[in-house]
Amino acid sequence: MGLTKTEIFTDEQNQLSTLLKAIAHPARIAILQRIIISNTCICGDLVGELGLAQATISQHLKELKTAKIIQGTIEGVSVCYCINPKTWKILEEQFGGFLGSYKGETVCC
Amino acid sequence: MGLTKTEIFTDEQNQLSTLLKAIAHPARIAILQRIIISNTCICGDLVGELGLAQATISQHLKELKTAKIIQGTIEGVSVCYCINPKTWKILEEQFGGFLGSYKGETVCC
DNA sequence: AAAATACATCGTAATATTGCGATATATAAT
DNA sequence: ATTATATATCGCAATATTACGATGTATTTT
Repeated sequence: MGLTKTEIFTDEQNQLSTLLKAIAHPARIAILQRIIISNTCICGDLVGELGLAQATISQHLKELKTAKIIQGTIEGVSVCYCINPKTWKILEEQFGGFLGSYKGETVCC
Repeated sequence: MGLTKTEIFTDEQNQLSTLLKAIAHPARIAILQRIIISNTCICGDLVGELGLAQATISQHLKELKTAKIIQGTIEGVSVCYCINPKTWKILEEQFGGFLGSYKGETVCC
């Protein structure tokens, strides 16, 4: 196979895993950190700062955009990317709830 | 290629992406939720509850164990799995810091 | 209009992930 | 000792991800 059986899981489980999967790559974490620090970011900046080819960075940006974690608008010749606040909020709520549901009271193993 | 260039990223970026990647699958989220609710969990329970084969669930458990997100001890014939509190704490700190670094003040795009 | 700039997309190769049947291993019960 | 129970591991097929050179597209400058 090689195909996740999404139909047997809840919408919440699928949504959370999709968001986390989009973030779970060091390059995409670096990109998001850069956007957060600068508030904004342009593909060309990242090409200079990270050690990846332009095509690769564009592809990572696309994945983050597809997951609606970032959004981009054309700004002349370049494209301005920034965090999508709605999705970020969903992420904070969903994953915050998930992380917080473990209280760490009783360790057994 | 097909191989992540970990050497060009920071240890923090690599560690966080490894942890998130281990969690970023609906089956593994379901497994973790089950462990958190019950405090403990056994492979056989999951086979009955999730709609996946025993071999598949065992493999997911192994991935969570390799990432040190859960730990397991042999309990007679079965194996008792539970959350690894140390890693959970790291996750809360690292990802909490990451999520919290975006303040959402100035939206631009 | 032509050249330059900034991204996106295509195509491809290497590697990783997902899922499962079959089989191995290890403890418990008979 | 044999059988049953519970997991782990192997091997495989299907699909997904990662990375990048080459090329396409769209805007800006000349």
